[in-house]
This record gives sequence, structure tokens and C-alpha cells, in this order.
Amino acid sequence: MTLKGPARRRGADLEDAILDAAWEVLTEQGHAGVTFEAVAARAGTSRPVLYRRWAHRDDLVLAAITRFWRGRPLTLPDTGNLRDDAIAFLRNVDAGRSRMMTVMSVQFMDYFRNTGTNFNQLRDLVRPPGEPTGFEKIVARAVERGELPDVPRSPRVVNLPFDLLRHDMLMSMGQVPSTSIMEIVDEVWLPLINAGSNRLRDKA
Amino acid sequence: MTLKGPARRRGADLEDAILDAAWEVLTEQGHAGVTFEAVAARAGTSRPVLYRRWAHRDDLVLAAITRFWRGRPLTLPDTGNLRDDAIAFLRNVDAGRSRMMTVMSVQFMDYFRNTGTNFNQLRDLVRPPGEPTGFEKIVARAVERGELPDVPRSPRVVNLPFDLLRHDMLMSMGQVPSTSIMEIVDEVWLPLINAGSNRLRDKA
DNA sequence: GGCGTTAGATACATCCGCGTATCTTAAGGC
DNA sequence: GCCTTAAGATACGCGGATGTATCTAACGCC
Repeated sequence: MTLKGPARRRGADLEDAILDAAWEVLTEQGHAGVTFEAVAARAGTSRPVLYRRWAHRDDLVLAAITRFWRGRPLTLPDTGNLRDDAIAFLRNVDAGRSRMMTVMSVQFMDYFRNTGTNFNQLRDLVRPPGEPTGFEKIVARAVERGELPDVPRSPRVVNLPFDLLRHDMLMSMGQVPSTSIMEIVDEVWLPLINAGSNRLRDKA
Repeated sequence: MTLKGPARRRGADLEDAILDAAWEVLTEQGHAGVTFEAVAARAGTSRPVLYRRWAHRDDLVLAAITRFWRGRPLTLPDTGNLRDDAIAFLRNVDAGRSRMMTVMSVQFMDYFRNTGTNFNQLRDLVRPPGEPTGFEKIVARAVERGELPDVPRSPRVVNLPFDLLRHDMLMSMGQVPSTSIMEIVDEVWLPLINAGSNRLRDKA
């Protein structure tokens, strides 16, 4: 009568399955929905199995976020021109991080309130300060190609597309339409970065 | 023996007191903390009084948000020139809304998820759609003064400073330094809006 | 000043998640 | 193939919130 063919999971297999379940619940139900009860049910296991690994609910949530984050590094395609580099990178960010952004803002609220820190500081923790950002690399490549003049640029201007995309993701609680990405690049960033170049060229 | 001096509240008085209590609980405990139980206790009344007014918890939350929002209209000073208009308005927004923005962004994610809405939709609910935004008014005034040419402009470009300020408020979980407001206006918005004007003037 | 309205105080059954304890049974190393 | 380990299924009491049902007493209007 053992038709069930149990195939009982153990160790890392089980843990990954639980964290995947937790991530699903987190994105579908929100932070409040991530109960030991719900995650255990979704993972097809029972609460004591979770309690043996994570003492508090937020430990479980943090583990799920970390696993997801590590599993999806952002890629920065090299298309050969500035505009396509920017659009492709923004699309990658949008596809890979939009759910994450909304989730993170929920998850870290208590952490922020308790420690007095904020998103900026958390981001600086995760990303070592020496490393250039995606758009800093994109601009550097454009300068190397001769597509942009080699002049100093304000970090705010260079990273503007990323900030605007992040803003739109937060405001819409999810992925951003492709038209918004185009607007950001074509209506805002390229005119701005070309205006800066022109102004400096005019001086020369 | 009626030493309590009850002064029992009714109607709008009571309702305002409840909504104030709900707002306090919302900012202190987050969306999950806004239970009928907690709000009734904070307002010094009892749950049935709340149930007589709002059937669902999110109705109560929305009412509290709306009340707070309406109670603090943004003022738009008229300084006589574009740059100072922009900076003064951003400072007003920063001072009047930064607390609310952080609360909304983070505390309300669960609300958004529950109601299937997002920040954009909530803003449209609270703000009547026909009315021009602050920066639309600022630009219109600059056009009237002859400071900017009367050309069509992308809403994204016009409202860019507001979006960037909102983004910075969200990322810093609070008020934004004055230098950031200057950057937004001087490094991003004015060059961009002048570049657009110049480009169109060049054609003429 | 009487009366309809409604605030405020219970009481209640119910549901849900928590955290722990206990027991079985499958998995996997030796 | 034995034996340690841990998965998985209960079960239990607890606490907190829900939604409703009464009942009283204060308010305010005519």
C-alpha cells in the first residue's frame, strides 16, 4: 500500500525547496503572508522542519531573498552603441529585479526602523564602493568608442536611468512597460548627456 | 458617581479621531498593525463603532490616508523665475511629504498587494486627474513669463524633478539634503529642459 | 423634556498562526 | 544490513484578531 513513492527530501535539497516556496509566497502574498504555516504547506513539508532551520520568520525571509539574489546576477550586454546598451541593461534590470524591489521594500522596513539605516546604506553594503555601477561602465565604454567625449560627469546624471527605472518599478509595484524604458533613455538621458557634451564642446 | 465626565464623541468628531488613530498606528506599526482592535483601542472606542463605518480593514486604511493627504496640500510658491520656483517647490514637498512617502512606500506595500493596486493608482485616487501637477504649473508660468519657449514637452521631462525627489526620499527613508535638490534642478532638470528648448530653437 | 440615534462596553464563537512535544519512518553513511 | 540522523505527521495550548450580537447610556434634535 506504499503507492505514494515518498522520495523524502533531505539537507540542501529540502532547504532549497523550502526557500523557493518561501520566495513564491513572499512575492504572491507579501511579507505578512510568509507564515511558517503557509511556507511549509507550499513546500510540501511541515512546520517543525522549518523551525529546525530558522528560529524567526524574518530569518526565513532573509534567506529566501538572499538565495534569489545570488541566483540572478545582473548582466550588462555590450551592443556596441550607447543607446542600445542602456536600453538592454534597463530591460535586464526590469526583468530580473522588479519583483525583488517591491519585496525588499516590504521586508526591510523593520530592519531599517530598528537600525536607523536605509536603502542607500544597504545597497552600499551589498555593492563594494569601489566597483563602478552598470551605467558607469556603459558610459566608460561609450567614451572608449569615441561616442562620448571624455569629460567628467555628475554621478547623478550617469546613473539617472537606473534611478528612474527603480522609481517606476516602485511606483507600479512591478515590471515597467517597455515604453517607459524608451522614454527614460530617449527623452531624458540621451538628450541630457548630449547636452552636457555639447556645452563642454562649445567651450573648447 | 459619574466622575468620568464622558464627553462622548459623535459623528464627524469621532470619525476624525478614529482616522487620526489609524494614521498613527499605520506609521508606527505598519499596515499589518492596523487592526480594528488596535485602532479602536488607540482611539479610545470599541470595535463595533469601527465596523459600523468601514466594512473592511483596507477601507479604513484608505480613509486614513485620504484624510492625512487632504489635510496637507502642497503649496507652490511663485518666486518669479523657473529655477527658484523649482527649488522652493521641491523643498516644500520634501518638508511636507517625506515622512508620508516613506510610510507609503514601505508600509503600504501590503496594502497595495491586498487591494491589487499600486502607488500610481492610489495617487490618482487621491488627486483628481484633470488638475495639472506642480511642475506643470511651474513650467506654464515660466512660459507665460517668456522664460521658456511655448513648445510641447514630455510629461516625463516636466515632472522629472518630482519623480527624482520622490526616489531620493524613498531611498533615504526621509528628508533629502538640500544639495540633492540642487543637483536635481541644476544638473539634471534645467540642462535638460534648456537642451530641449535650444534644440527646437536651433531648428527655427 | 421626551425620543430616536448611536457610542461604548461587553460577550461569543471562530479562525489562524505560533511554538513545542512526540512519534513514525525514510534516508544514507559506515 | 545496521544505526544514526532527520523528515514528516500529528497534537496541544496559547494568543490575537475577526465579525456579530446584545445591552446601556449619553447625545442632540424638534
